[in-house]
Amino acid sequence: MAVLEERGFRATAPRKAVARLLEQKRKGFTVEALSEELPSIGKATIYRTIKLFLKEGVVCKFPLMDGSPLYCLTRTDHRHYHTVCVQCGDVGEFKAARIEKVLEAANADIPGQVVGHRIELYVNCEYCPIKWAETVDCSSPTDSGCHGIPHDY
Amino acid sequence: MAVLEERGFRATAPRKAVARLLEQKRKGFTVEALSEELPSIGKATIYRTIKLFLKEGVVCKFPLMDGSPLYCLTRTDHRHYHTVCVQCGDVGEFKAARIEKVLEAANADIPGQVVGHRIELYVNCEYCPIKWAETVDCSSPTDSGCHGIPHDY
DNA sequence: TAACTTATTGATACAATCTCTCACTAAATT
DNA sequence: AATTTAGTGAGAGATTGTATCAATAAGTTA
Repeated sequence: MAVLEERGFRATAPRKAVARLLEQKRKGFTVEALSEELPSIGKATIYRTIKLFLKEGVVCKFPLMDGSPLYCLTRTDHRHYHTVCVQCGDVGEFKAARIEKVLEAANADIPGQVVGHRIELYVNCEYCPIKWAETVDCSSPTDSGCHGIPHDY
Repeated sequence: MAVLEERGFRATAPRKAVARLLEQKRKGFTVEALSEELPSIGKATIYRTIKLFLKEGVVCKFPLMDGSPLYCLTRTDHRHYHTVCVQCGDVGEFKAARIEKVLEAANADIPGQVVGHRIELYVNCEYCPIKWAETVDCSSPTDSGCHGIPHDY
C-alpha cells in the first residue's frame, strides 16, 4: 500500500481490503477467487486493483499449464521465476542466473532481438500426493513451452 | 491429415480445409483468425479441429506476452521451444538442450517434483522495425516468466 | 448397394474471464 | 467549503472458448 501512495495512487478502502487479503495468501489465486472472498467489493474494482498491483509489482501473474492466469503476491524484489504446484496451487519463487546466462547466449543465435521471455515450472509439490509422474525431460514435443503436460485443453 | 487417418480420425472436408490453410502459414495464428478465413465452416468446428490438431501434435499452442493464446504449425518432430515476434507474429523454433539441463539441475533443488515447464522467447524479429528496445536481461522483476515486458494488461 | 452404426458438423446457447461506460462518491487540493 | 480529480459499482459488452443436440457424412456390414 505504501508503495502505491508514494506513486500517487490513493489508498482507498477496496485497495486496502485486497492488500490485506493478499498478505495472507501463500498460494496462487485467481481474481475470481478474490472476488468471492470480498463480495462487498465490485468485481470491476477487484480486476482494476489487481491490474494496478501487477503494474506496480505488488503481485505476479503467470499462466497455469492450461493457460489460465494465476496471480501471487510478490515476495522478492529481484527478478525471479515461479514454481506452481499443479494440484494445490502453492507457488514458489526461484532464481535462475544460469538460465538467464543461457538465454543471453541464445540471444546471439536468434535472428532479431529478444525482448522478453517466459519461464514457468509446474511441479507436484512435496505435500501433495504424487499424481503426475512425468518430469522435466518427458515427452510431448508439440505444446511448446509446456512440456510434460497432457493435451487436455 | 495422414497422421489423423492413421489414428482413426476421419479426414473430413472441414479438417482438410483447415489443414490446407495451416500449411501456408509461417506465422502464428489465432483460432478466431482461422474462423474468419474459413467463414463457411462453423466456429465450433474450427475450435474442435484445432484442439484435435493440438492433441495430435499437428499444431503448437503457446501464450503471447499478454497471455493470449497463439497457435502455429508444428515443423519439428522433436521437442522445441518458440520465439514469437511481438510485432508481426512470426514464429521460430529453437532447441534448448542447455536450458533443459539447467532445469533438470534445478529439479534437484526444488522441493517436490517438476512435472512440466514452459519457456517462450519474445523477440523483435529481424524484419520488423525495432520498437522494443529492451533485451533479455532487462528489468521488471514481478511479472514472472515474462520479463522485459511492460505491464500493460 | 442398402442398411446400419458411429463420428462429425453447425447453430446456438451458455460459460468464464475480463473490459468499458457512466453516473456517483470519496479523496485530495485550493 | 468549494472544487477538482481519482476511484467505485453495476451492469452491458467483448473475447474466447465449451456444451448441447438434431442433422449429416463417413465408414462398415450384409
